[in-house]
Amino acid sequence: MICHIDAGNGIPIYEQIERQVKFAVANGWLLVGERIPSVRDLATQTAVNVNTVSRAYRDLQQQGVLIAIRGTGMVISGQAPQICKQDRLEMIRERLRSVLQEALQNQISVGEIRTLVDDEWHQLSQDQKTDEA
Amino acid sequence: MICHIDAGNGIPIYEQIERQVKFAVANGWLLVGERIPSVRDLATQTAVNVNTVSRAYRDLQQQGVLIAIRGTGMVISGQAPQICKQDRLEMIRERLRSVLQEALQNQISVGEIRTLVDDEWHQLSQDQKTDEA
Amino acid sequence: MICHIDAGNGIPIYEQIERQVKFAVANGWLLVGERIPSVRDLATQTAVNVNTVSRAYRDLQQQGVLIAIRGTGMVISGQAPQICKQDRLEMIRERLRSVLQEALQNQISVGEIRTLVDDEWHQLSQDQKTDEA
Amino acid sequence: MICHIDAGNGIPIYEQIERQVKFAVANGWLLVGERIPSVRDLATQTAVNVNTVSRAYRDLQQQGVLIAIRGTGMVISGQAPQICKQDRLEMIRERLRSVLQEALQNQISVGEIRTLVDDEWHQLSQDQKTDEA
DNA sequence: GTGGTCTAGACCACG
DNA sequence: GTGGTCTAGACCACC
Repeated sequence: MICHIDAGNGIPIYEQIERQVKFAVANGWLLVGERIPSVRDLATQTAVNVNTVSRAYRDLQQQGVLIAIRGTGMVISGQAPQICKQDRLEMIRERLRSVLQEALQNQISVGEIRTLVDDEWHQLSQDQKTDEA
Repeated sequence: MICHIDAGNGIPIYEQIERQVKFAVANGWLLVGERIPSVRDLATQTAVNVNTVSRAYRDLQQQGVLIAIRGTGMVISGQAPQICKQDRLEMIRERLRSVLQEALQNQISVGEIRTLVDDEWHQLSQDQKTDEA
Repeated sequence: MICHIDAGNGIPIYEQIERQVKFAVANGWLLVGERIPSVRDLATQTAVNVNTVSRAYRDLQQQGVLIAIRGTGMVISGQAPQICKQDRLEMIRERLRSVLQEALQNQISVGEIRTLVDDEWHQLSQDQKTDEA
Repeated sequence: MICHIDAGNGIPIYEQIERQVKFAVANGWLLVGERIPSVRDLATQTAVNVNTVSRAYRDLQQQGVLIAIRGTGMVISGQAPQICKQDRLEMIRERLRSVLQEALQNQISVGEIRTLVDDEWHQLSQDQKTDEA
């Protein structure tokens, strides 16, 4: 599993990890019963502290997405896909709503928003392709 | 000036205040030379701590949007409209980009995003009308 | 609020704190809306690390027992008494069941258990009085 | 010998095994000189890792309960009955005391405890009969 | 002052 | 090797 951490986007690191694991499950990149990287591995890979990864995993465990097996590691739970698929758009929707709310309250038009979305989407798509190349 | 505070959307309260003042200037709701509410009044009105409002005003002063006039309070500076109009879409754009980036990385399609935007925009518009009524 | 930590009884420190807060609420020692000690104060008082107390408080917040007020502290939630009273005997019952199960499986008689309970209860009561004196 | 493992009751698995061997000796279910199941057999039967069983046996050997005989396996030592009978009630007593201590500190009455004990004992007895049937 | 996040590093229990 | 707990100490945002 690949995990991108963006320090300074306002979202705590542990929450970024939680969201990305959930997206990965929702998109079928992580399957039921599959092991996820050990806390130490993911910490190394993302250059984040072990405890931070550990907290993310613990939260996911409480949410029923992960199951810890003593001395073995953590695996995706059976109910994880259901939970994560439900959350897939919701996670984005909530953040989006907050932005749109501010826009609407401050006299930005829906047309301006649509333009911003398409512009930014286009540019981010380009960036992504550049990164991959 | 009406100020909406949304605790728990991740943006610090003082920054929410700053943004709303800027939007108000950009939209012509606050004019050059006009007094803005006193720290104490805005704090009462928004149920926010005085220090928090104070910090927002201080930041705006540093950015050149507000000017303190002894014995009068703080007024909108002459350069404020220019600054704020430049920032009007940029403030939204930055937040939007962060959300879209997460969406793109996690296999959300542009179609899903457009649907979310239109759905949420529609619903927020309804809510706003309800609030006004 | 007084909090006794017993390192080495098998229960993690953060969980001991959570349980004692819940008991305190259930017994009416902590009232709805009342502030609980700050993480730093309780940490000092119990000679436990700040982060450990912090984790306990965070867990209690997730369970709906505590509410954090930014920059002010944490208070007992309105639903806390209900939650905690439900848990009051359950917390003891679960631990007790585990012990009794072992006893039953290993041919300890209910009479022996009753004797043990009364003996130990008597002795602990004495100890407690001695502590208070 | 039948061995019940309850993961998640807080007691390490290796210790649960040790305790059950001791109880079995104290109750005369295992006699002096009798072979106990091989590490591999017990591990299979209880669905526990071989190393975990191995550690339990090693501990029991250090305590003088088991003796390794080359080419034969491990057998109950001559002093085992004495050791284990001494410990029979003590092992339960210690766990019980910890629970009662928490109860007493938190204003649970001895009456509530007695009721809990009788309730749980009754229910566990029923469960045990059901299991046997 | 408050809680929240993060890092670094230690020890333990389990496999 | 795995996850879990705990400590110590730092910085931040908010009141």
